[in-house]
Amino acid sequence: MKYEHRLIDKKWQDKWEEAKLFEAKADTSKKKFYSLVEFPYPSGSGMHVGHIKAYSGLEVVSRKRRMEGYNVLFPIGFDAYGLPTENTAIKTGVHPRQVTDNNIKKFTSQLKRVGFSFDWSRVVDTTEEEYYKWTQWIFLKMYENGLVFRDKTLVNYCPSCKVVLSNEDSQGGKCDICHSEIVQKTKEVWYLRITEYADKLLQGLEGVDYLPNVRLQQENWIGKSTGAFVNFKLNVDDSLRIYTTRPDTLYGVTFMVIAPEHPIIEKYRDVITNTEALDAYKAECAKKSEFERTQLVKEKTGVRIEGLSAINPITEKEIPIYVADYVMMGYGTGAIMAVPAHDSRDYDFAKKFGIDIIEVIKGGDISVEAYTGDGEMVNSGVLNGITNKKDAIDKILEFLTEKGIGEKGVQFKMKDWAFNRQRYWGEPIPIVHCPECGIVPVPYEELPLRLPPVDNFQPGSDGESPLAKIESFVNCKCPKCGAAAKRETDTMPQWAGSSWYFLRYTDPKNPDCFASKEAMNYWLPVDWYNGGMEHVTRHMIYSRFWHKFLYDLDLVPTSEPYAKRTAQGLILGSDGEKMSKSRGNVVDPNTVVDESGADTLRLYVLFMGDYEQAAPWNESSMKGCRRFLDRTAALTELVKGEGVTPELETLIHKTIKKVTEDIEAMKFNTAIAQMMILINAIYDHGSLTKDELGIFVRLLSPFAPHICEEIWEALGNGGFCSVAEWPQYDEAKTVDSTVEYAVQVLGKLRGTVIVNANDDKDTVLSKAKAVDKVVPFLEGKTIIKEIFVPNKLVNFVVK
RNA sequence: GCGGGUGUGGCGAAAUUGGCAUACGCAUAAGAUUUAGGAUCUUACGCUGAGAGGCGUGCAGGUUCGACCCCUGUCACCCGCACCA
Repeated sequence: MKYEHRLIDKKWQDKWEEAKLFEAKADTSKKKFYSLVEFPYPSGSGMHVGHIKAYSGLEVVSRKRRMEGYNVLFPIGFDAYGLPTENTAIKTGVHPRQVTDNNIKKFTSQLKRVGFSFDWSRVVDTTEEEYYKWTQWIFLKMYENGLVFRDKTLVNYCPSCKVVLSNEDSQGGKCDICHSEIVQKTKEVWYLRITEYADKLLQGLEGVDYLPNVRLQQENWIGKSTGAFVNFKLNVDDSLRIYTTRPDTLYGVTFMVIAPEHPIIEKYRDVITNTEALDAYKAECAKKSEFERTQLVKEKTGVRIEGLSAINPITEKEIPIYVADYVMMGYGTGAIMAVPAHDSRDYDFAKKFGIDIIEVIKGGDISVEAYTGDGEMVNSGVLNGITNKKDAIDKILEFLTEKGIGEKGVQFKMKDWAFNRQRYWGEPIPIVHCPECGIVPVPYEELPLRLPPVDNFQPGSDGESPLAKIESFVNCKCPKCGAAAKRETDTMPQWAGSSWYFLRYTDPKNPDCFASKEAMNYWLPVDWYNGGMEHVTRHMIYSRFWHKFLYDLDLVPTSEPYAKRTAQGLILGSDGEKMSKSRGNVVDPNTVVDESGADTLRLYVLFMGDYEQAAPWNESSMKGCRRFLDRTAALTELVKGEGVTPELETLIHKTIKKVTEDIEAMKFNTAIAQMMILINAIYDHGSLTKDELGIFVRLLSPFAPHICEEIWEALGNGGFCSVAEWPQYDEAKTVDSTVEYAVQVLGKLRGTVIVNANDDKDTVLSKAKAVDKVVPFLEGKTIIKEIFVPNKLVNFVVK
């Protein structure tokens, strides 16, 4: 047989679809397996081969699971709300709905041409009314439970996209979408109180099987720290509250620092004598971008507050208060106690401003730099003599609590989720602003709150959503009192719809709830979730948060959505750079499918290297995969009555074992290599039986299903190879009857010897000693030690 | 600065976790076949050496009968986070 991909790709894709072969049916008599890949954002440029790699991993696992008899749910959908589509609409004048529909059509056809075994009957599209109705519903539930609030604070703002962004969307001080520099702006926005779940999100990581660096990144992002809150009395009748992780250094506090935006400056304007200088400094800081504020400025800046001072609660000494931008309003209380002797930032600041530096921990040289290590406590009253940091902290906490000065506290780096976007293409936030009643949620029965059609998607110049211009949408009656009221015109961020899509897959058409209890009880949790590392501190955190919220309401059956999480590495362009339209190094899967076939593409993206590692695309390297499939097709001509040799039979069992195990470990490259070894050996031998070829194609079928179906059919087997039984291996038959030992003298390889597998140690040793190439190295020497590693090697230590 | 990772032929990469380094694939070379190109098949393919052998997993040491793997130091690159108190 010849591998004619143009004929067989289409042929089998049609047959699978006709037979509804990959449609999942809840069948409680069977063991379920829910494998999930991150649904794509349907962008205008279509998919590139990176998407194919991202889906191919669990595609292979899912196909293997079906063959192992599992009831598999392997769904796909589209995360279609978001800025790029809206920007395309602005540029081209085509409505986002139209843009989205076109893109989804394009993505669907690309995915189908690769032959993925998705359940196409369960496709979800986050922009469909029947879907976003439930996104809004969950939002209202959160509102009802106090997890939604409005606040006017400093927010991340992208001047180019004209939107407020969450912390997660502005990592590295850059806009996640356009990579522009983020600025800080004071604005009133909607927040989701994700910090309420910070501890649960952290603890939940204990019980799931995430890739170690996925877990670590989430832990770092949540950023839990334990320390203490301490109140410092002021020279007015008030106190300044700080957070510290080092309450043990309290005796070394010689000044305090507050963030430029700290409210205490406004509060005591009449007491402070240098308000002009402070205002000027604050204005200067506000001008600095995040980048300048955090990366460039090594030199500490600040201004002393005149007229306002604090008392160190434990030494009772009066200490000055400074304003400096190395303290952030967004973390802790926006104020710190400064211990220059034992904190390098405070040290730099104290040096520059000529403030006292008092050593309270021995071990360093504070005339040179801050000492941050451990040591004996000195100059520290009740703490003197303690040599252990933990003991010192325990003791001082006890002391602070007793005196009512402070108490133990916990802080997180994670911030609440800024949730509204001043844009059109997103879920409308179901909230009404009533002049009488204030903020009123839209009643559940009025959902979905539909996104109205508009002609102009350009955001307003003052950062208003395009929806603000649609009077028929804005003007409404208050659901509570009936008075004339106005709707919220901002929309939800891109991450809203993807925060619960895996739930909808279990019951995608349900009109009465986001998914039925029965469906979720059967399918959840997601057994295996694969996606990109870039989503670990965004989508993954957000969706775990939503899921845990729903769990607390007893609306979902599991506390964690995903039992296992892995991540694939990028496919780089052939130039070794990240694939991007602007670089022109993008590879379109359709081109590859046209020229070389879907199976070749599938095989190559998994063969090119470690699945978790980035690897550059290499056109000619792919030829090896094509050649392998050509040879696979041609195996049909070697089918003869007689079976293979015992050696080859052992190799078949070894191959079944290795492919079976390697797929589970996502070591697809070595699984494929093993099948190549087997096919090479079969060609050397010159023939095989029908049954043996049947084993081979079943092993290969998760990777290259089209050609395997074709061969399966040609062999006269009934049914589909895609759901045929996964081959079993016999452990006993994976062992060769003879073993080759390496023979070393003094650790150096001198020869090899083939012995019977059941030869005992002494037999092997004496055979090894007789090896021609070994004899000269043993002659005239005394063997003082014989090392014997079963099935591997022998080593003679001689003198 | 903190955290994580990587470093192996001309290239993509393997190595059962301390046991024959370079499996598998690409590229290259020679040969066979072919009118020719292509495709296919065979053989070779770490460096060095005529050979026996010697040397080889970023670099320098160490432990061990034996190290890509463990330890100490060091260099380079990649990815996160970043004045987090």
